[in-house]
Amino acid sequence: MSTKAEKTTAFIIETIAPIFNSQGYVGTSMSDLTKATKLTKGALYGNFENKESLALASFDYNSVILITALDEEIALSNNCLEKLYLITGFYKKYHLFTRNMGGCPILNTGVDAQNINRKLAGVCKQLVKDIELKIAAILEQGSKEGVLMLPVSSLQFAKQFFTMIQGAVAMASITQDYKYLVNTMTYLDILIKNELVRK
Amino acid sequence: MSTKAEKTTAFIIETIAPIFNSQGYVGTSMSDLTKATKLTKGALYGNFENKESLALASFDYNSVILITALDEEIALSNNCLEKLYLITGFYKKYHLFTRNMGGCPILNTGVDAQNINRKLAGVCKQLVKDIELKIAAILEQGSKEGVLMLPVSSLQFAKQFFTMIQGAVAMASITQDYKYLVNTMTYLDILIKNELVRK
DNA sequence: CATATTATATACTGATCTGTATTTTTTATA
DNA sequence: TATAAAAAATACAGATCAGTATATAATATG
Repeated sequence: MSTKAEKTTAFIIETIAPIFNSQGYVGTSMSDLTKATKLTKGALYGNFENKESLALASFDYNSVILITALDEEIALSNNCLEKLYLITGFYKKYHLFTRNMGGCPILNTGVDAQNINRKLAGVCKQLVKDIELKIAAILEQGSKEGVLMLPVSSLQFAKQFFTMIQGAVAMASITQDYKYLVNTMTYLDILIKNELVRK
Repeated sequence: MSTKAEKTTAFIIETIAPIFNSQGYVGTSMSDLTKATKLTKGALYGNFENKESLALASFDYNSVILITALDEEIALSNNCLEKLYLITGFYKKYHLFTRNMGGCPILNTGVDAQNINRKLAGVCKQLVKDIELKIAAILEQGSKEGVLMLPVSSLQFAKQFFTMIQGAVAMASITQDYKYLVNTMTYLDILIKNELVRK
């Protein structure tokens, strides 16, 4: 049962999510949102309590897109090792993936909201944890199957793995040079092969 | 010849630099700056053209602090290998170092200014290049001296090196968990030892 | 110490900010 | 189709925004 209100709410979020993501919380004004949606403030405030709830819904919307894409990528193989390569493959094209979203939501919101909005910073932090656990689960399975040999705990390695990924994302974003993504992911591929694969 | 105006200008910048760095360009208002400096808008606009020039001067101020600290750290040894360890050692304590600055200026400004202020984004991008070249110079010297064995060009390795550093900085900032710094720098120390040192 | 210059404070724009109360329009229901 | 309910548009409030013109205060110079 998709009522008109639900459709409008969905339309608003998918329209404004890239704006919040690229311009930041304070950098986005209600007038930016009314322009983009071609709706009036009455419509926006009829569907959302305030600016903060619009921003939270926007981040959640981008989160779901990111997590879903990662899950779909990981699901392409049953092999733990291949799953890791699928993740690095995903991030090699991350620039194109985040193009329509207005950049990486973790990097943008994580930095933007840090000293500005507690809730926003909190949900971003949680998203990081979720992805780390997702990677850790793959590593853990690979370890149990005897395919992978972890030098540290699965979660610790996952954190290290994701740190390098987000480093590449940050550098690519800051310098606008997307070679950082390919180079770092290639490095990670070699790292997996040389340091992780049980021979 | 340090005139009163020069002193006031310096006082303004060192007072407001952490505010711009932590709150971002749009997130910082002129009233935030008058409150912090206990000066009036007349004083601020008498010493600076506008808000943008205040932000640019603030970033430059933080840049100099960062570059100077890095240079001092690197200068503690003449040995290329030790210089690299000094850099990782510096970033192990980066959290404390950037405490008074309001966080990492590269991460904060690089992300914050990206779609907001071209000049600010530009000078931040330049700072990244400067640091990469600084690291590359050390690697290059180590390579020429026969101490280090680089798998790729010195600049390319420096970029990879700094990407991991900034990844740790980003993750530590986003999650507020500063163990990312220590863990990643420890990883880099091992990486240097195992992959870079000519045996 | 008087004067000229510089620096800061005050008071004010006009624009824009988030948010709201009310009216109008649209939609659903009978 | 008439009516009730829901959604969106309008118009406005009060606060805050960056920036400026002018007045006052502090400093430097003779």
